[in-house]
Amino acid sequence: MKAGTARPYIKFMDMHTRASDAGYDRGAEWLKAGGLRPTRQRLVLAALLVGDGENRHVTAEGLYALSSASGERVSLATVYNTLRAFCEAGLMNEVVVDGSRSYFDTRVDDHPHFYWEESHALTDAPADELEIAALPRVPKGMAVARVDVVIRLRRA
Amino acid sequence: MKAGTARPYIKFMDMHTRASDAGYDRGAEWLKAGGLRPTRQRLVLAALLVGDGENRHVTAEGLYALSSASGERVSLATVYNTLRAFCEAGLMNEVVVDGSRSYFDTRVDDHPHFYWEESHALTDAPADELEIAALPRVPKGMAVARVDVVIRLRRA
DNA sequence: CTATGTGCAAATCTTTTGCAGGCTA
DNA sequence: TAGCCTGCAAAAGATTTGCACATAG
Repeated sequence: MKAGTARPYIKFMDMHTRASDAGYDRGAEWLKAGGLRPTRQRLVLAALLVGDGENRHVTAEGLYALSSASGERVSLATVYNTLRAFCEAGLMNEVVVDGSRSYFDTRVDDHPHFYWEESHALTDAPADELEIAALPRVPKGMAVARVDVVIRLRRA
Repeated sequence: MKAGTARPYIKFMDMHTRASDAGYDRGAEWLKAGGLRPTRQRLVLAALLVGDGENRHVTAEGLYALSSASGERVSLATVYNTLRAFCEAGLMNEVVVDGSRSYFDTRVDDHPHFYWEESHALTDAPADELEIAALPRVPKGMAVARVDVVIRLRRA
């Protein structure tokens, strides 16, 4: 690969090519879509999050571990700040399923989740298989911002 | 009122009658149902939680504030430990809606909640008005422990 | 060049825990 | 009396923040 006019800010890629070009390109586009500056740290995290086109559910610690394992240095504080920035830019959503940790989801539409109580993992549940026939009448003057559905799983 | 054989451990009530007798009696029964010893602190918190027969949603800090306002001294650590004990005894349920705080609900069956994003308040949503026609197929070897439905509200 | 973003350490906030003393059964 | 509870302070985690330096536009 080569650096070029197409990805002017991905300088560090010239030195450490350890993830796919496509992954970084996807991350770069994703950042652009959110109106965020493509800094080295953000590109690293973005590539880890959306580089393969799959939806991902991470905790700050988890993403920090991933980035460290990839050989790129990103401080834990920056991981926190960056995840927060991604959420504010509408690129991710915070999902609350466990009081002790925050989970961040790269899929931003309203959809149900499976929470694996044993492993503390969070995964998407097929949205088309959930049918809510009736929702409680919303209190006067209020609107529904979002409906969170978390299906908690335990070993059968 | 008078202390008697019916409520042998509610000694402190003879000195500070500030909540209704019925409230304390309900609290005492509630504790007994959970197999928990009726200590002064637990009776105070129980009366605040179920004394009027209504369901209640509290945070540890919130309940601590309530108990302090009622004139009874209960340490914050004890409020935390006690709420935890109530949950383990099956008297309450922890509801996760806000990553920064834990909410505890005196209603223990599986039912939907309204979360008022602006005020950070949690209330019950009428369970009979929610109809889930289809739930995503559960992964092999897993069982549904619980389905949490949180309807997040914002001002219309 | 200027506004943003980053790193580090310290600060915050919520919740838990260790231990000595108190109280229920 | 024996074991469960409580209070306090300290510990433990998770997340945020202040500030000096680095970097994108």
